[in-house]
Amino acid sequence: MSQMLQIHDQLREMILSLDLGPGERLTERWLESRFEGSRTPIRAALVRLESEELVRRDGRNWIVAPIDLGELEALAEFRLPLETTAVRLACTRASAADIAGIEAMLDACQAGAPREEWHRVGTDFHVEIARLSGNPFIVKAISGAMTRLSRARWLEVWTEPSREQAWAEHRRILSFIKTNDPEAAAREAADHISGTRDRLLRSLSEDRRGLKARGFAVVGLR
Amino acid sequence: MSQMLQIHDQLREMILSLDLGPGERLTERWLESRFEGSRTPIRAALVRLESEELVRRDGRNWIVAPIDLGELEALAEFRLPLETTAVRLACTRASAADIAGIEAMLDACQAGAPREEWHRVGTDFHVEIARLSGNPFIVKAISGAMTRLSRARWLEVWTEPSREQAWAEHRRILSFIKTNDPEAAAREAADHISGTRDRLLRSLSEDRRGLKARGFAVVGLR
DNA sequence: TATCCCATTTTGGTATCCCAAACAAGGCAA
DNA sequence: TTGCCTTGTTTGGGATACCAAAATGGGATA
Repeated sequence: MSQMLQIHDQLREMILSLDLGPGERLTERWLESRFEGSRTPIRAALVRLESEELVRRDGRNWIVAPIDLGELEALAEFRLPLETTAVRLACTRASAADIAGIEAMLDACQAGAPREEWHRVGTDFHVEIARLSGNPFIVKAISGAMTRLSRARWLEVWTEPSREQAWAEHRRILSFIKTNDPEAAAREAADHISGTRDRLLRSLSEDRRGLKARGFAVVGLR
Repeated sequence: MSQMLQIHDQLREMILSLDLGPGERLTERWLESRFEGSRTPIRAALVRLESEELVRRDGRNWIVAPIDLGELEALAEFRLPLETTAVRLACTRASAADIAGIEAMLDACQAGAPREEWHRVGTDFHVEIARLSGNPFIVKAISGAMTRLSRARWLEVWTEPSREQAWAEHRRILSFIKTNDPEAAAREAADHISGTRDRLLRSLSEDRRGLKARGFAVVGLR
């Protein structure tokens, strides 16, 4: 694999894991020493990450994309029609094996699992559901949206009951697809998206002071 | 403006105008002489275009993305929920001035206008409608989808009545937004997307032989 | 004539070099 | 002390140099 792709993946992971703080400045020279490669592959990786909007330009400089709480609502508004469409399509197109695969994914995430695992599965669930639609554009759009949500979701203060609720909703969506009830699945998906949006917004706006204290650039949400 | 952006825009235009044929190989050295720049900005532009999927890798090489007739249906399936959502939102969010702007755009495209103009406005209309939704994610998704459709739409054999019909539909969508009738606007938008999809598929699959004769890589649509 | 093999060329990937613009620090004058 | 200008440093943008892998082509051989 080319160095550019390696650097891209590592940098991406560092950003999503908040190892690099939102808003933090990235200089090509620092990355050069950090990854022990020359600027050429580093710059290519940055250009790539820029198109994923994980990295952004601030004047002439590179910065890690800040977390924009203001876009959380727009993101939910965007996901809603797409995911309801996805689950409807999934009802007609998903095979039993496909569904079983996602069930297994949810099952694998038990109470004792580390937080990273819960976070990852909670994101992947939506992408995998989108995949059941068989429409690559829907998959890509949802995948991008979940990536954009990823860091905010990680910062959310999870309570046990809210986590339980989200999981129950995931299971219900899947079971409606399994029993081939597109409208119920769509309704459930819509409720889930609205519900998680509300929980996320509440949690983050309450904790906003704490986020700033940790040095994260968090913008939006007047 | 940086050389990289200039090259990106020019190359983008050459691809979308079919000046560079779908499937055509691009070597960095050829681009180097074509744009009289070094490989550094050229590679950056290529990486950027790759993320827009206008350019793609074929093994180690760069090629202009082929036109995939098979994705036209998926694209319509993707646009449908997004654009119906967009027009519904537009009803509550668009100002009279916004709507007048789009009307002016349609008016500017009279019978004598060159084909490029019709093509451009026919694409931009959908993006501008999306913009009325006020949701940047919807705008970006629609914009990307229309870009992906652009070359296929250019190759479509337009008949006078089909063009007229498309224009009438655009006007109807807009007027329903203007009179604040979200459901009618959504229905109209859905019909429009399905209708143009059908026309496009019919036209291109009939003319497929002709496309290949022109040396374009056209894949999909079994 | 068809096929295989090796020399040559071409290609993309990477490292390095140079430059102009942006930035920061320090000193000078009011 | 404050504001401004100078100057040295750092940065990203671009050009060039080098390399290994892949492609190409031509000639020897069967």
